[in-house]
Amino acid sequence: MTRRHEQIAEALRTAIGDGRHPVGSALPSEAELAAAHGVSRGTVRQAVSALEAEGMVGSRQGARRVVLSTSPSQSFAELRSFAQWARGGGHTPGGLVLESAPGRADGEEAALLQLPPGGEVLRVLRLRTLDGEPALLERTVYAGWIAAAVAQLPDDCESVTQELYERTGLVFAHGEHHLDAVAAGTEDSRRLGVRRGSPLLRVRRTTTTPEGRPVETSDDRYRPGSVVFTVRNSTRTNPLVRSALA
Amino acid sequence: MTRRHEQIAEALRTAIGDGRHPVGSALPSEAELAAAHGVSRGTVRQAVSALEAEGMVGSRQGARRVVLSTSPSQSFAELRSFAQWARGGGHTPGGLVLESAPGRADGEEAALLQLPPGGEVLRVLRLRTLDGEPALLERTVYAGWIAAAVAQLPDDCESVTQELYERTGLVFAHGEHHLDAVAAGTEDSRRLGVRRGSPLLRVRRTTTTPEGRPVETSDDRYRPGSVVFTVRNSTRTNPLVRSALA
DNA sequence: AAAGGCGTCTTGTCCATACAGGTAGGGAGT
DNA sequence: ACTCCCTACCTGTATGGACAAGACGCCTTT
Repeated sequence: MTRRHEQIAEALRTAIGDGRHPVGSALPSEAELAAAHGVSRGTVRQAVSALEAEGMVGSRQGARRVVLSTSPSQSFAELRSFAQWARGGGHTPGGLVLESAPGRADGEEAALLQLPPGGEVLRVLRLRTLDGEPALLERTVYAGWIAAAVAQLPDDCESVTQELYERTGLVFAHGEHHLDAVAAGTEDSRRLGVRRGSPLLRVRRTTTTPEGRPVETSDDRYRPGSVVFTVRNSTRTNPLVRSALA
Repeated sequence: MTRRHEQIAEALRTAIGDGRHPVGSALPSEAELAAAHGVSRGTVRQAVSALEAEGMVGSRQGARRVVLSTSPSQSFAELRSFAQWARGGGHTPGGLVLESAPGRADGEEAALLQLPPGGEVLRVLRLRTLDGEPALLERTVYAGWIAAAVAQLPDDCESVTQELYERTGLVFAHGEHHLDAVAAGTEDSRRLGVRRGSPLLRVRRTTTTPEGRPVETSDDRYRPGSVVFTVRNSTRTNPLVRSALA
């Protein structure tokens, strides 16, 4: 973290976090911050725009920036990796591969993974636990070009993300997540230890490399009461999209 | 939209949308775009950073930017307003106030709305329909200072957001959304026309003014199969947060 | 043919400056 | 006491320049 604008952003985050800038109060002006940190106004703007994207501060032209929230957003790394996220929150993650089988992509999978129809894929069913309790069931489809590396992972691998990075240098950089609710099916109920028909939060996601190449697509089903997803947005940054179905 | 950087961003969005820059292809370099539009590189960077925040392009230092998706993110306005969103997607929105009653904030509500404990609030139960079908049930709590304006709205008001803006100049600028799944309760099932225990997508949200003053907090329950929420993220912008419950 | 090194291109970071547009508070006038 | 206006301040937009860091293709070497 040698970049000045990140240092300043971090300084502001902690200042907000420990109450020096309470929720609802105004932040120092850009000119003051620039003078205080000995940088130009442009660098300060980079820093505060990061906080704005995280939903911690709001801004209006002409008025000073306002503190909206004391808690920073999660890092992307924590969202990508179940294990990293769990440990960050003081929980103990666990993982177990229940099934793993190569196959051929159907139309939808081929489109999501940008593969030719019938291209090779690896299907994995994985149960994730949180502090020993089943928390979610992952049905992941990996693109053929990464399948070999995934297949070599141990069955009880805690962090797939971490292992793949260490073994192949693969980095997950972008993701698209679709959230809705479904009733637990037979397999869901057995694996997660809930009654059939229980509401589950379903997250269908596709992850790509920094170059935009799709790596995996997954159907994750969360046990109710175990996890909540949060999105912050504002007029400037709006990542949350609501879509109607046919 | 007189700002140059927005014009350039819009030009790029349409260029990507109509296939001039297919998914996976590289965008012109900043220098080329700057020359083509007759602006400085800083202005081009503002434009592409908007697309990056929307998840349409990815970028890596040293390499040209890559097109990730052809569809732009929804505007914040569309997310705030059910009616605006529905019409944008070619659907017909409807709304009906089922109950409306003043009351006093309990502890949680007071905290969310930044009101003193026991402060005045207005509770509204509203059913929203999409093309005539019940789509979601909204249980909204408005802060006392805006309650009078809300109470005057007609029961079948289509767009609360729109009406409040026209009558009082109130603008919603920030929001925090928590998503999880719950089983339909007795009232939910009756109002939405689903069986008791059906899975519903629950979105608990709090909206604030540009100054960060909370306006309303709401518990919205979506009928399964009617709506999907989507979040795009990347290493740089990560609005989606996953939280474990106690 | 495969491996490594080098140079060029592109994005990331940072600076200094200028002006436009909006906010908010204080003072003058009613 | 109240309203209106005006001014100082702050953020948004845009320019232009400079250097650092990473990626990629080409060319040489092995």
